Amino acid sequence: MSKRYTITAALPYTNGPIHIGHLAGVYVPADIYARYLRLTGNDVAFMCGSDEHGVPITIKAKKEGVTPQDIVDKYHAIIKKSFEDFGITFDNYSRTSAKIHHDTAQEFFKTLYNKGEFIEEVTEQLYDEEANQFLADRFVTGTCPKCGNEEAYGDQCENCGTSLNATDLIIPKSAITGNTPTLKQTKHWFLPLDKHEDFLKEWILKGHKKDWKPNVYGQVKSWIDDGLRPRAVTRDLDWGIPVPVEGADGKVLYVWFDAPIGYISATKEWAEREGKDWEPYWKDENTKLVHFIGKDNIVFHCIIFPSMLKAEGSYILPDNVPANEFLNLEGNKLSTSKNWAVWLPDYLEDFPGQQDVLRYALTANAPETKDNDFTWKDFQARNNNELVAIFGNFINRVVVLTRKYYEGVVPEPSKLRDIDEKTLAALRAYPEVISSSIERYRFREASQELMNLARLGNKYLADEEPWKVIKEDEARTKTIMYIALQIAGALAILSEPFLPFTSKKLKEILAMETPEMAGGYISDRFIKGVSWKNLKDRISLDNFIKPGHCIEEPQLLFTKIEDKDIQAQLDKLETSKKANEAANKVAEPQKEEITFDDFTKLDLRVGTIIEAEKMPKAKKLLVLKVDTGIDTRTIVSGIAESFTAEEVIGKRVTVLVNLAPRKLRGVESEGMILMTESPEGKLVFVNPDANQDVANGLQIS
RNA sequence: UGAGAUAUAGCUUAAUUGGUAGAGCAUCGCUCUCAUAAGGCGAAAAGUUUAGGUUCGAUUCCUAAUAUCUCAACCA
Repeated sequence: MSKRYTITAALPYTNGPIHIGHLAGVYVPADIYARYLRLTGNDVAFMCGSDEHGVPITIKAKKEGVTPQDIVDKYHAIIKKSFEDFGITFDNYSRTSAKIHHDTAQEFFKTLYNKGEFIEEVTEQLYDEEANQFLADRFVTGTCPKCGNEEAYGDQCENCGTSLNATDLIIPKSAITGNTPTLKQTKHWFLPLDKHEDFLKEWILKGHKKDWKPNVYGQVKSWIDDGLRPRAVTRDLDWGIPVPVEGADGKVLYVWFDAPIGYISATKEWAEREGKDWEPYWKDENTKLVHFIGKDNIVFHCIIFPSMLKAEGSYILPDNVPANEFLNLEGNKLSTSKNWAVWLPDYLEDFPGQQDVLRYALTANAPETKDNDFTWKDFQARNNNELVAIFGNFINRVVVLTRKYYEGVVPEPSKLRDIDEKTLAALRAYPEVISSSIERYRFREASQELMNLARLGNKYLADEEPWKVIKEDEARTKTIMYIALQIAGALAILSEPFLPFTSKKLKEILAMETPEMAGGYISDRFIKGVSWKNLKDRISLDNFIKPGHCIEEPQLLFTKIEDKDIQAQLDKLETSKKANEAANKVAEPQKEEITFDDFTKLDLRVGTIIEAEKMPKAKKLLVLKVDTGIDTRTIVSGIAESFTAEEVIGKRVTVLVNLAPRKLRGVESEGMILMTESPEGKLVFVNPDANQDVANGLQIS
């Protein structure tokens, strides 16, 4: 039965290109889903676009000395091209700087405003006079009122872990100019999420207990149980969508408010272009709305955006939000700043025409229920052992034999044996099996079922041995080859959502029509009108790869990836990471001049760590006992992310001994150990030259 | 710090409402020769992170602990 679907994929933020993590977590699964639904005859609107507002873009622009518009233009183009290159079939890829989006978002805001869905509040915020702007919490540092740490951020003190407001900080400083900010009144609008709490409980906690993924459901439940509070929907900023009401000069919509509305504006833009009506895709109860996102976006898509849609009143709500977890790369988190990533444009340069290999490797190893690791070795294995050896090889065997025995003409089968019936029965079940996995958002399982179909083909050939039978029973050989060809044909159809480029190639080999031919004149030599839905019946009726149909020359669908290609990728990761670190390493300017007297105030001693243990429930802290020569004292040090307690024992260190004692997590720390940092961000002890015999307690001057 | 998710063969993972833990890769045998030195068959390999509890019976439910990740805190 045909149904209307609106599918959205998280809007990529335009402050960089996209990498395999984005692809694996969001865009490939979303594309598989969208393609599958189209193939099964549904009405699909698959929407995405660039998310181009928000503070980080203005920061990046400032850093590079260009305008925010320059930044978003650059990355919008790169990202859009990557999606096209990888066969992500958005019906529209828009951008939030588009006029239609500004209009849509403003209109949305105004509707809520007029309905009285917002709360207005005037608060005092820190303001940087020189930069002429209000400061986001992140851009204020100062002294923590709890523990006295002088480097606390406006949102949290990294030292004691307390959550803060920027205005709580003692001696606040602007991270932009270094000036002391002033307090200034500002008015903002808030969406009272608490007002929608009952509805959210009913809709999600009761209504979607069974069909939403546990991580999504759990996250939402925890938020709701915690009690929802009003969220600001506007900001003081000059980059974004102006707040469309009186007295809101210099204010824009908060980026998370405008971004999800981007799905709606993208749909409008598309509908206009295609001459359709956009409204059914967002307002008809029979439309199924599905958001594909990463796990970091759960709250916005499950609580905030639905609350907005509900408050507006005329919109439908998502049927499911199948958020994925994250993908790691070779054991480490993907990181743009450390350049620890596989960027899509780079991949295509090194593996031209091999989009499907990456799509497949990412699907087969997708982080559906937990974070997963992408390794090049696994990538190679997926290609060589599965795509080449099982899928590609099966197709090649069938096509080569058909050309060899019958000059490419599909032979006429005779009476079927038991094994033929069984094989055909198994074959006919596959569309259903794969559908079931896809509809439950289990894409890695679905991709493995596809591979199992190719295995079925290989086994059938191995069992029936047409290359032997041809010597004694030509009729039987024809039957065998006919059945093998049905399997090859089914692979061409069923692989399309996962391996669209391969599917097209395979259809060309088998002389089947491809989606690209749609609309034009199609010669009778092509097989036509096969769909995911009618495949089963056409096989049953001998109306699929029919006897007498002529197939093309064989060509290889996949090629082996050699060890050296994989090594090259590993080396590349390592070098680009290093290069990036070097480039990012900017020496801090020299601090204010001090007198010799200032220096002599510091009492630095050589010491040895004699005991160490991990501070319970703290990520960074080790509790150390240090022999300073004058005494043995306890020092709490934030080095646990770089060292284990064991490896630190016996280390020679430099200790600042006359630092005023301070309690960290209830343990009195009497002094400080001098550290510096390696390029990888790992801490390094500043200690006496290991070759010299230096006694503990010696002063350093 | 508070909350959520995850933990199953060497690796990646599956297991309807509790009922003999099922695959793939890698490994090791056997085997075919149409095919990209590919295919097929078979074997070995886990008793489910740890400690308790409920139950006739627990991977599954409960409690606690540990580890990893995420959110709260503008990177899929």
